[in-house]
Amino acid sequence: MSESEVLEAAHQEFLAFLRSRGDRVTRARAEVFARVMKRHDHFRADELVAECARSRERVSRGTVYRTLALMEEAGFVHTVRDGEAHRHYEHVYGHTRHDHMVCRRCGRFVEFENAAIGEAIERSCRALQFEADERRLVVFGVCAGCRKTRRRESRP
Amino acid sequence: MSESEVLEAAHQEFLAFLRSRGDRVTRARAEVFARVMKRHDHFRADELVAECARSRERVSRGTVYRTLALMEEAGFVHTVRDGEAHRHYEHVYGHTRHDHMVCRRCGRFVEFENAAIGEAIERSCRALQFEADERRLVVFGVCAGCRKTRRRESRP
DNA sequence: ATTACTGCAAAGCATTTGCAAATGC
DNA sequence: GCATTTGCAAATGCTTTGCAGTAAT
Repeated sequence: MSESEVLEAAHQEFLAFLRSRGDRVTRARAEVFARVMKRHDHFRADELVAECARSRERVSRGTVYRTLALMEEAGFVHTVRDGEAHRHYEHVYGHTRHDHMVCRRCGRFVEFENAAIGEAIERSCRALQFEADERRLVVFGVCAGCRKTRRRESRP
Repeated sequence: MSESEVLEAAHQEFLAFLRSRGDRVTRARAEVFARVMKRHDHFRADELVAECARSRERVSRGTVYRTLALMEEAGFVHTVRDGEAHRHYEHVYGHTRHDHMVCRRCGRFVEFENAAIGEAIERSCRALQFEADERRLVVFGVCAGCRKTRRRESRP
C-alpha cells in the first residue's frame, strides 16, 4: 500500500468510527485528522493548533483539542507525557506498539520496541489479577547523539 | 530499624543533601520533609498544601511545591502521572524500585515489582546506546477489586 | 552582615468549557 | 428542521514566580 492509500484507508476507518457513534463528519474533523496522520513525529497540541490557524481550512483551538480527544478514543493517536505539563501526541495507525526514551539534553523522543517488556508486564498483571488495557512507559536519560557531546556545565 | 529510626536516618540524609549544596536547613523544609516521609500512600501536592495549611507549623503553597521539587532532586520522592494534569507523589526512601498500575474505575494505585521489566529495558538501552537513569511506567486497567463489581453503565 | 528562603498573591500555561452562531444529517 | 459542532473568549486547575519581608549562616 502506498502512503496515500494508507491514509485513505485510515480516513475511511475514522469515518466509520464517527458514524458508528452517530457523531457527525465535519470539515474541521477531516482537517485535523488529515494533519495528524500526515505527521510522523511527536507533536504537541498547540503545534497543531498553530498549524491549523495558518491553514486555509481554519480550525479553532477548542476543536483541535476536541478532535484529538476523539481520535485518541478511536485509537488513532496515543499520548505520551514526558514529565512536563503538556502531552505529546503521535498517531499509531499502522505502527506497532512501542515505548519511548526521552533525552534529557536534547528532548528528542527515541522509539523502541521490546516484546519482553509487555510479557513481563502481563505476568505481573496475571499475578495481581489486574486487567490491563494500556501502558505508558517513558525511559529518561541521555541519547546516543548527546553522549558524544561533552555536557555543558550548568553552573560555571 | 524502627520506623522512627528510619525517619531519623532519612532526615539526616536530607540535611546532608542540603548542606552539600550550600542550601539552608529551615523550619519549613523540615516540616514538609517530615510530612512527606510520614505518608505511605500516593498523594497530590495540593493535599500536602492543605495539610500544611492546617498544621501548627504553617508552610505556604509555594514553599511546599519548592520543597517537593527539592526532595525529588535529592531522590527522596518520585512523581507518577496518571494521565491527568496533576502529579502524584510518593516517597521512595527505603522502598525498592517498583512501578504502578492505575485502576480506571476506582483510581487506586497498585504497586508492583518485576525485575524482568528493568532487565528488558536495559537491553534495549544498550542496543540503542541510550544511557538511562530513570523510567516511568504506568499500566492502566481495572484492578482485582473492581473486576468483581459489575461495571456501571455510563450511558443508561 | 549577607544571602537565601518564605509567604503572598498574581501570573503562567496547557487544556477545557459555555454559549451563540454555523453546519451536517 | 433540529441536534450536533464550531469558534471564540473566558474559565479552569495545577503549578510557578516576583517581590518585599524574614530567617539562617
